[in-house]
Formats: sequence, structure tokens, C-alpha cells
Amino acid sequence: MAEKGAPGLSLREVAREMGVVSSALYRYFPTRDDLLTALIVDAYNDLGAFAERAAHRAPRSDPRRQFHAAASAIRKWAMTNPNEYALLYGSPVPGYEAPEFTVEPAARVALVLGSIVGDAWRQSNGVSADGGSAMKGLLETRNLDGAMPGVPEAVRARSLMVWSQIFGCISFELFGHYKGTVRNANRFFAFVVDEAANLVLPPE
Amino acid sequence: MAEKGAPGLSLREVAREMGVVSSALYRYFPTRDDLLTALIVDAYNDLGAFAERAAHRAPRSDPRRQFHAAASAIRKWAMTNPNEYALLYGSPVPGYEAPEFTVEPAARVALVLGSIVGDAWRQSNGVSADGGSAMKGLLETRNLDGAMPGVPEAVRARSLMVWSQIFGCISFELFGHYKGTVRNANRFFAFVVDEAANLVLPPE
DNA sequence: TGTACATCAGTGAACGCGCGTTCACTGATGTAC
DNA sequence: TGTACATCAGTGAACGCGCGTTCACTGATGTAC
Repeated sequence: MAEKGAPGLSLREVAREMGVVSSALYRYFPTRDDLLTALIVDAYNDLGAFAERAAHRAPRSDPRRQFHAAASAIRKWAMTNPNEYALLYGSPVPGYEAPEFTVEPAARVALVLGSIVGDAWRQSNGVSADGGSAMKGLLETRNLDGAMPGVPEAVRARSLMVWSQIFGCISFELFGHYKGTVRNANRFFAFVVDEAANLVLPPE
Repeated sequence: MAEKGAPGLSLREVAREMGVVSSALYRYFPTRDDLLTALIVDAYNDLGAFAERAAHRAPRSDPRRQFHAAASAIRKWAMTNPNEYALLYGSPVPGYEAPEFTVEPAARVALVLGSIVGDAWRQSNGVSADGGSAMKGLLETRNLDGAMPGVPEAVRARSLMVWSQIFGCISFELFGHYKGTVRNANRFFAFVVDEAANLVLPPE
């Protein structure tokens, strides 16, 4: 049951890595897609927990450092678990549709970044000049009210942007798109995260 | 030879779509990987040409509009050709390594964005306060000198960032990661591109 | 203009392989009396 | 403490399928004389 191995997203390969015959997995999962779902949920939680721990190691009083810690953790996790990362953030598996309940574990890692931003804004109680009305209907306010209460709408929008920006950067690096342009990937990532932090953390 | 169909990245499926028996492809490609390479190069060029045309339809005097036009074209192409997009920007195909000469067509679409930024900076001849020395060794200057001559190093770095930001955003949308957070994907994308333009185009 | 031959795009059968899934089974572990 | 039986994790053979690749072939098109 302890599926620690890297998934090759084939039932038989998962079985192989667990040192078990393929049909044995049918005792636990009725179908390949259910196995896949379990792997995905597991991976999301693993990544989420990893980012949470990293963020909590930095002091809440320094949101910028928390932000960097979380982002770096995500990147580190991606490089350590490239298969899992590709499973979560790469091309969708053809013919597979993730069930509804994967949304919650999927949100976990995003929530880490969102909470840092939210905490920082609530601490700073510096009210930003909000482009509020221009943002109407842009986001799913219902969900974001829970995740980032008391954060200006423009900051929420930028947070979502920055979220996909960070993952976009990691994906590009991992999938080889920076070849020939970025020389020092570590420093480039730090640069990107810093620019991202500028966009979502309260000034000062 | 006219491979217009959407690739399922299986030789047999490509053959099927071309209305031809699978072994017939071996007259043109010695191996599956060569077929894959041809499809990838084709797709890169298709996307690149599409973005170029869109950018050229906007006046050179309005780089912001050019930028939006190019970005929107990329997104549109992605939604029209999701399989090709996943082939180019999704998970790497296991066991396949793209040969060196795919780098050039791959760079084509990035060059569209880069040229808009470069042209704008050269027109504005507003010299930015450059964090120059802090950037030393961050990027592959050799290649970028050709693609974006006369552009401050910080702007180049931000251009690369913005490049992956735009693709990250498109990937997240296409691969379903915005479910539950972004309500109006069109407007959100426009917002992201606008923020991106702010980061790379000269002020004023 | 007509025959002989080379070229070459595409066919179709076959191969070995890994896949997801089924099914009857084995054998160890736990429970009842 | 010892026997009888149920539970249950895992086995191993088999299935049908799509894959990449091979190979001998067919038949239309082009060229030579």
C-alpha cells in the first residue's frame, strides 16, 4: 500500500515497483483510473505538506522569506519527483478525468502561497488602492473568500497569476525550455520569485 | 506528407489520420522518434507563424497592442490545437529526446514576444535604471544578444520570466488548474498579459 | 506511338512487447470452540 | 492447548488490444529506346 516509488502511470509498473504482481493491485483499486487518482491525491498532499513545512520554518513576520521558502520547496519537490510533477502539472493523461475530490488536495499547495499573501496583507493592514470594480466577475469569489479573506481583489488576481507563474517557470525549467537562454537556473528562479513577491506582498 | 491531423503521438494513429497504413510512414521516417520530431518542428513553426502574423497586424508604434495580439494568438492556437500544445509544452514524451535542431523552431514563438519588447526599447531609447551587475551570469548572453539587442539585462530577464508566465497561464487554463478560482478565463488572461506587459515594456 | 523496364508510394500480414483486466488458485493469518 | 474453519493478501496464467517495426509484395507512374 505504501506507494513510495515513482509512478510510470502504468498499473503494471506501479505493481512492479511495489514488488508485487499486477493483479494484486485489484484488491485495492477497482480500476487503473482509481489507482491513478490515488497516486495523484498522494502526490498533491506530499507536495502540499512539503511546501507547508518549508513555509513554517520561516518566521511569520517575514512574509517575503516565507514566500521564497515555499516557492523553493515547490521547485525542489518538482526536481526530486519529476514523474509525479509531470503527472500533476504536465499534460493530462489521455482518457482520464480527475474526480471532483482531487480538487481539495490540489488546492493545498496553492493555499500555502495564498495564506502567506493573505497573512501579510492582514498584518500590514495597509489598504491598497484597489481596482475593485474593474475586477468584478473575474474570479470565483466564493472559494477565494475562504482561502484569502480580507485581501483586495486585485491582489487575489495577482496571486493567482503569480501561482501559475511560479509553476510555469518550474515546468519550463524541468521540461527543458530554458535551454539556451537561462544560464543559472537557481538564480533565475530566485529572481522570478522575487518579482512575484513584489506583485503580491504589501509594499514596505 | 501533409500532416494536418491532430497527433496522438502514436505512429499508428498518425497513419490512421492520414488514411494510410502504418508501415507506409516508414518510407518517410526511419523511426517513430523521427516522425515525432517532424511533428514537433511542424507544430512549433505553425505556432510561431501564427503569433508572428498576429503581432504584425498591430502597428509597430503600439507595442502594448502587439504584445497582447501575440499573446492572445498563442493562447488561441493552444486552445485550437490542444494536442499539439501538450506535445510541445506538456510532459516530455518518455524515452524521447528532441534533437538539437528543434531548438530553433522552438525559439520562434519566443522571439515574437522578444522582438516586440526589443523594438519597443530601441524606439523609446529611454535607458532604464539597470540592475546590470547583479545579473551577471544569469542568462545566456550570447543568444540573447542576437534576439534582443540593446535591451537592458534586467528587461531581458523579465522577458524570459514573462514568456514562461504566459505559457504557464495557458497551460494552467488548458490543463484545468484554474477550476474553482478563475471565473472568466478570457479576462483573466488579458489581465495577466497586461501585468506582463507592464514588466517588460518601457514606461510611458 | 508502342513496348520493356526501373522507380517508388503504399499494402497487408506478421513479429514481439507491454498494457489493463479476469479468474481460479494458494497459503498464511486470525477466530471459534 | 489443539483442531476446524473463515478471511484475505497475493499469485500466475490467460485474454484481447494497440503499439513500433520488418518484410515481401503490388501496382501505378515515369523513362529509354
